[in-house]
Amino acid sequence: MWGFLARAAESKTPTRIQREKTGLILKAALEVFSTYGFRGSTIDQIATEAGLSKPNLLYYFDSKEAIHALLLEHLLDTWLDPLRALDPKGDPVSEITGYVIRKLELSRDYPRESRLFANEILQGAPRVMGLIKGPLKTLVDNRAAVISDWSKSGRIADVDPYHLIFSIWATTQHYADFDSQVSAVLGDAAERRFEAAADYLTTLFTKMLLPSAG
Amino acid sequence: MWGFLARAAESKTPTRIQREKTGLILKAALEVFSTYGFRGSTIDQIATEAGLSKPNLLYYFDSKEAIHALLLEHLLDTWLDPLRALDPKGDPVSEITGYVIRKLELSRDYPRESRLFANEILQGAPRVMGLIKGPLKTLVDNRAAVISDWSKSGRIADVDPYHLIFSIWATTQHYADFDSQVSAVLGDAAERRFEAAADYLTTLFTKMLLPSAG
Amino acid sequence: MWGFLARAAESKTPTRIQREKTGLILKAALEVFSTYGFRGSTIDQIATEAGLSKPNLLYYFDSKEAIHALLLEHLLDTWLDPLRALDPKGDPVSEITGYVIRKLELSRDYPRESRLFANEILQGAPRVMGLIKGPLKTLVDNRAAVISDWSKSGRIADVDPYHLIFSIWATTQHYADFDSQVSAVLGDAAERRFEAAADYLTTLFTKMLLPSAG
Amino acid sequence: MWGFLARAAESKTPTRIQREKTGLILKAALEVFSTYGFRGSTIDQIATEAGLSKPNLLYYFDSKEAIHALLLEHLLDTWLDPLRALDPKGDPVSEITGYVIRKLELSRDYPRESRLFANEILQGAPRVMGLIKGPLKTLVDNRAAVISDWSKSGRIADVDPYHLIFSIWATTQHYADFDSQVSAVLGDAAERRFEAAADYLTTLFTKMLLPSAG
DNA sequence: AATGAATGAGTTTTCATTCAT
DNA sequence: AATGAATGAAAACTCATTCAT
Repeated sequence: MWGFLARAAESKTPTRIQREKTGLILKAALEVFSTYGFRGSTIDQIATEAGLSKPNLLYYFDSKEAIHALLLEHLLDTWLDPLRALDPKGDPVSEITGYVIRKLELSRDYPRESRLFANEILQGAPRVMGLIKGPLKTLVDNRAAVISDWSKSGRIADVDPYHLIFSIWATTQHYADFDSQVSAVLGDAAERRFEAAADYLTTLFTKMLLPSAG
Repeated sequence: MWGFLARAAESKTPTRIQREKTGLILKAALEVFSTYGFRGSTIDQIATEAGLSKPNLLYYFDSKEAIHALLLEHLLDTWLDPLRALDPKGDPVSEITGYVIRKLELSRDYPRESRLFANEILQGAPRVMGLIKGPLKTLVDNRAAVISDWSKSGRIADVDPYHLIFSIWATTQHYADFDSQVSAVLGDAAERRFEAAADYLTTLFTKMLLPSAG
Repeated sequence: MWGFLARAAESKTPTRIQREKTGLILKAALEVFSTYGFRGSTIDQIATEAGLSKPNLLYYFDSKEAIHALLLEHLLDTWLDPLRALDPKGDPVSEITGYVIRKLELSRDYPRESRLFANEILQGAPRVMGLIKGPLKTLVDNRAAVISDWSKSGRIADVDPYHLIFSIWATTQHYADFDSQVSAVLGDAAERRFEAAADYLTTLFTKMLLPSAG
Repeated sequence: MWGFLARAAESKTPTRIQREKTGLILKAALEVFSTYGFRGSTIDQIATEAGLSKPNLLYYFDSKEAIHALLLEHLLDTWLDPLRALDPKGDPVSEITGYVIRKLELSRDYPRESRLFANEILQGAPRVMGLIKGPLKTLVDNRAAVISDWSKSGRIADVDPYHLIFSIWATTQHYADFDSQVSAVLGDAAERRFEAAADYLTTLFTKMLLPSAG
């Protein structure tokens, strides 16, 4: 678990200080990378944000790349958890709207993670294409099959499961990734943007999925 | 209109060669900036892409920043055109699904512009916040009012017009901004992603907007 | 011919300034590398020695490695010229003693080149092993065959041609590579070290090669 | 004798553990310094090679420089032993060819020591010039006088004793210092390089020294 | 209008050494 | 005696921008 540490490789168990400093650095790096992108961020910024000297930061991580890579790796897991939680045995519509709500909560609670990921994908995913074509695609394929079954059995409307998933990702992550625009456009109403989005998106996807009467 | 030119102060009207080179540079800069972000791009890359020498490029533009600023400025106009085209006198549902389709076409035909803009918003819109709080917000407020009227008159379902617009932006731009992910997940089906998205999104927003029977 | 230049790759003919500066840099680099070794030398030292700023030096060469590589490449040619000049049709003893003298002259006139090469070989030839196993070995094999023929025909004494060549290299290059020691040991006599060495080595190799009477 | 120890000032006699660790460090340092040169070697490399932590290594030695200095000091003694052993009362030719063989054995058995020394001399002997101008020169002067006497008495041919010594050093140390080149050129024959060199060099110096008949 | 040349201010590391325990 | 932690000083580049022609 600590194999990513420059120094920790040598010692089996990380010390308390290692855990603390590593955490500090990752927190600072997330802040900086998610705001300025990989190339736009400097180790100096991250070190300052973390309250460390530059060489001290590099004592814990081998390189700027290594910090970024670790962040992305951790991130993808968290990011996919809600989709994993989609229960094939649950009620289709509530499973999916529940998924929407959980993704929206991630956007509200972890906007920096969302932006870090968005930044990466935007640039063609040079550092995470492997994860996308591997674990991410596998999971999506699997859940798309579940949704497809629901469609075929008539429990939800006929829908392209992949594009359904894309639209859920797009609409929920929008509130994290494009928050500066959303908040600017909403003005005073920005305060309640997540509640309003929850209502709106629940309706949107419920209407989309309700099997047509008849 | 040529105020952005470094040398333009000296001559009222740009020569043909000025127009050509400026166009070349902007085209190259769009390519580069949209792929690597502002900080991740170098003037050298842009100059090479444009087939110019670095100093020659800087003969036409004062700075890297200036090229970027001009690109964004031009961009926003194009970006908002479809929304402007939303006709208060048209049929509400087809006006809105028409808007969706036009936005999706922009994502298909101008993905680099979309990514450039997304990059900027992601980073907190440091260079375009003025435009967002100004012209963009004004236009959105105006169209939201139109949609709101449609809702109140019962011609479309009751819907939060701002979040409706956000969801249209999010879902359509997703196919440009997150294309690397979309295409990787879809695999072979990626080829028809825009046609499939058009179908899916038309259904999605049509269902959302159809006034409930009764 | 100018392909090694960072900038020159773009232009067919090097300008006068390029030729001058490139020459200056190579001269300075030879001085510095031959004294401190590759790792012990800094670009700053070379730039200062050449009277340039560090970035200016890097305008002409892509990297420290590139300068070093070019020096070694040029060097090996010069270094092997005397061996190439060994004439199979000449008088065996005078051909070889002539070779000794020419090598000794190289040590006298180009001691820095000799030391640069020695430094490289000493560290296991990490950057020139290819040249050694290729062109250098080919040439040596070829001349060893010539010497071998001379031995077999009885025109010189029976001798292992490879070790003969090694001993010529060793004894002549010693006056360049180990000059600090040679001069320190000789004291006042150091002034005439090359003349004395020429006499001594001529005798040494003449005695070695004279076919035994019989 | 333990004055070089950082901590030795505190204790008169080194403990067993001090002796062991010091030995380990010197062994490791020889390996590393002889391969990469002084500036090209890092304390980390040496510490790793010695199986110690960096600060622990610096507990035993004050600095990188101190380790290097001690190595060179020890080295010179070993290096000059064979020359010291040259017996004025022995048979001149066998004394000298014996010296050649012993030096060649040192090259075979202690190539790293040879390269460490060569590295130092190549760079102008900045750290051992004192030793060279002192003990080394004294010894060489002394043995040169012996050889000179042998020449004058007609027991060996007339020869410049200094250049004779230089040529012995050069030819024998060549097999350690330039081994990468020697082995590459010899190819398969490299395996027997030391035996072949012993034969060749014995002949070379015997022919050189045999008093001319008459 | 164009370009070869030059540079100051970064930016990512590296490394000998010190500190605290 | 040993080591995890920390750092100042360097070192190899990079890059937007300027200068001279």
